[in-house]
Amino acid sequence: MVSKQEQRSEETKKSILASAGVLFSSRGYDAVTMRDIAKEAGCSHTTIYIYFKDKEALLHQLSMPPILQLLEQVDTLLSEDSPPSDKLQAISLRVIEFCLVNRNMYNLFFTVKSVRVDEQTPEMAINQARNKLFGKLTESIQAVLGLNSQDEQLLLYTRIYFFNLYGIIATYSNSDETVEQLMGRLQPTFAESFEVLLIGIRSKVK
Amino acid sequence: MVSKQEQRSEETKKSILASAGVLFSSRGYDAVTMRDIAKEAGCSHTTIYIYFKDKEALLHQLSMPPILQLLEQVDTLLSEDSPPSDKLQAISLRVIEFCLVNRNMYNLFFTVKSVRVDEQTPEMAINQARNKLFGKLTESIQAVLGLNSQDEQLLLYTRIYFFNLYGIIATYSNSDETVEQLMGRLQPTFAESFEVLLIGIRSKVK
Amino acid sequence: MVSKQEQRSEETKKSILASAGVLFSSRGYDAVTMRDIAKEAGCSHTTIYIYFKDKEALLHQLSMPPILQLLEQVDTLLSEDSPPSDKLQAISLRVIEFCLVNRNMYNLFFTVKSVRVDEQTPEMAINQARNKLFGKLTESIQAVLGLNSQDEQLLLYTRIYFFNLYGIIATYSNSDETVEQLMGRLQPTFAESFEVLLIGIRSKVK
Amino acid sequence: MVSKQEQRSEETKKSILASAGVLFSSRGYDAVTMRDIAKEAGCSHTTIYIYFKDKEALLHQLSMPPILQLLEQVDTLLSEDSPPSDKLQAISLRVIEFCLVNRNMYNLFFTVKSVRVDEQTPEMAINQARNKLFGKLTESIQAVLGLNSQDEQLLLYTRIYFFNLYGIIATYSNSDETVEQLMGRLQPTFAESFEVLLIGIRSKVK
DNA sequence: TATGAATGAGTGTTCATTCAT
DNA sequence: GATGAATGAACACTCATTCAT
Repeated sequence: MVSKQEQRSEETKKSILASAGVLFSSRGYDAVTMRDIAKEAGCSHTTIYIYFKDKEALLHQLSMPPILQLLEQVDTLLSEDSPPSDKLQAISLRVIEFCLVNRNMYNLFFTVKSVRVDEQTPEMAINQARNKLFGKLTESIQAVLGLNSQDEQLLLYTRIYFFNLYGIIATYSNSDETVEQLMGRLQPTFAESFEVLLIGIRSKVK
Repeated sequence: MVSKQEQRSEETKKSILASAGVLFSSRGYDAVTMRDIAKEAGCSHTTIYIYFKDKEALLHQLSMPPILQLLEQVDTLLSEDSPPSDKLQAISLRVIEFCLVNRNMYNLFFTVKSVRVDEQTPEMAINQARNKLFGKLTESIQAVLGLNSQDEQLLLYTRIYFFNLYGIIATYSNSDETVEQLMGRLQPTFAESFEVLLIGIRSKVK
Repeated sequence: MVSKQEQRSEETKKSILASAGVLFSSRGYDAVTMRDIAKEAGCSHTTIYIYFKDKEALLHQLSMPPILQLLEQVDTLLSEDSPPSDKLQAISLRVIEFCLVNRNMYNLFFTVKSVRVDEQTPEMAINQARNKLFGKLTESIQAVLGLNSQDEQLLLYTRIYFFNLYGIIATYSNSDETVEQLMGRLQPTFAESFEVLLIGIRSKVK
Repeated sequence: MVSKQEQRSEETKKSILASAGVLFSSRGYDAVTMRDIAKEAGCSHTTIYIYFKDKEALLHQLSMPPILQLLEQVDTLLSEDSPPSDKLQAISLRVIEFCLVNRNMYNLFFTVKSVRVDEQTPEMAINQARNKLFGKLTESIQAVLGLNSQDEQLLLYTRIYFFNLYGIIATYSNSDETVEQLMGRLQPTFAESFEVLLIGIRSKVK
């Protein structure tokens, strides 16, 4: 059983994390101050330092859990018993949804940025997760195209596939609509984009 | 006739603008200080305020000329006597190059960002320019696909075309390579991406 | 009879005091935080406030026991049946050792520092102890020189003797060596300094 | 001719330096804040950063000029045509006066403290100056005692001489009296301390 | 008795901006 | 027109201390 204190503490921490998430997403990491986060979370800015080492720690704690969850979901989708192209489609949509839910935070995942050599642990973790995600997507594309993993064409068309994916995310990451609205309205568009792209690619691969 | 003073004055202003452009592009808007710009421009940081209301004004004045130049170049390309698909390809590559040259400044073009109600003029101007650019690209795509401008399919595939375009830009806008290096290395990749995409789209449009 | 609770309580207090002593001595008063002390003492930092009004109170409580112990030892040395000059030598070396063991804490003994008018008790106590120590040393010097306690020369040469003593302490109070190392290495030097000084003084006194 | 602006600027800088000097001396470097200095100097705390890189720079600018001046004066005294013992006496008194004028700042000269390896320039400069001073004093003592520079006795008695010197400085560096008052009142005492010490030492050296 | 939670005051430092010249 | 001087607001972060439990 958890005491009332522990409960309150947990609430405060969650509130800080949630506030930081909202603010980082809407205004960007640099533009958000610790006091902004505190005000949003309804506590003193010093309280944040009780739960998080510094501003950067906040950012990382904020980004690891969702990305790990995403990886798990991708794994689940990959292990399903369905045509490779269906899997790729599902994974792609899932990645899009994930990035839109985490809005501008996705920059954290997809840009290398500030990888300090001396204290590598947190960035390394994200780097690893990101590389894993890329690997899984590549794997899925490979299965769809029926290419050998050494084939130069695989790299080329994976890149191009990523352009489409990243373009979708970048286009709508600044939207004011909710993710539900966006996905509801545009999922067919996204699906179509992958479909036509794969048609084009297949015409080249063979 | 312009006096010598006016001439010197104009030179200073241009120097400030040029310096700000270089610095904003290479280090990002936030990371550049007014003193940095002044040092680069060879004047005092207070001098900047004679010509520009504040730092943001600098950014806006800075973004109009290149975007206008881009529009002009796109117009030139459009008016050339060559196959529509060649034109679209050329325009697309030109837009990519433009966005990479202006790096993180391109956010200014493609995101709405901080539209203050009281003094809308500069944002409006950029909005107009951007809309024009989108219009021209759409027009070019329309010509390639041979679609009616009212056709729902036009909107759909233009959107998808933009995904690819925007994805390329977003992918490489944080790169440390020079634009020359990037374009030299990846232009074939970019071209291939547009080609396969159009193949796929055409197979649907008929 | 003391209850178990009282016993535990006393232990905690002693632990805090001991930890603070170690830390103040090794890192200096200002550089040590209440949390540092608490961690070292194995309790919460708030617990410290149960036993001590504030950080400064800790410092004062910390300085009394050793200085009282020193006074006692000096008394023992004084009461021994040996030549006065041997006694003075022994006392001097003991004082040096004491000051080096308590390192930068010795400032507390030898400087007046922040005597608040409202709550004078702790400073008063230290003042008294210090004055007693000075008195005993003067007494010992007097015995060595065979001077009358009213003699002006006594004050003069006592002062000079203190210069030497204080100079030794000040010189080595910032050293990184342990007290054992320092005393082992330099005790002959210290002894020689007192010896030549007394030779010089005696040549003047008669 | 200097403009009014330059004059004001110079005044501000001097005022900051003077205020920092007073405060560092009376309360110690760490206990003084940039805002304290600014208030004392009658300017904003940010103004300090116009003239000095950071707090440490202030400290070093504050300490170099006087120590260089001291070195010069010691050189002058050394080059005079008078008995070695008179020179040593004069130099010793000069060093005492210097340290009392610069009160607790002398800690900066005489303690090694915080010599960072990476950015050595400022500390190095002070280190050099201090070593020069020590060298000159040793040289002077050597001349008085007529010892060979390799003689072990020279090191021993130089050390002891320094104890006396440093003891005097440490004793009066916290005094509230002005330097004039102190020197006027105690110069005979200081002179006597050196005299008896040298008598004692000479009796050993030969 | 003891503690985790929380905070206000304060640290050095930076920066866009204003003002007097 | 141009600039050096100056500043207030803000930044991330720390710490001694208080409060509710």
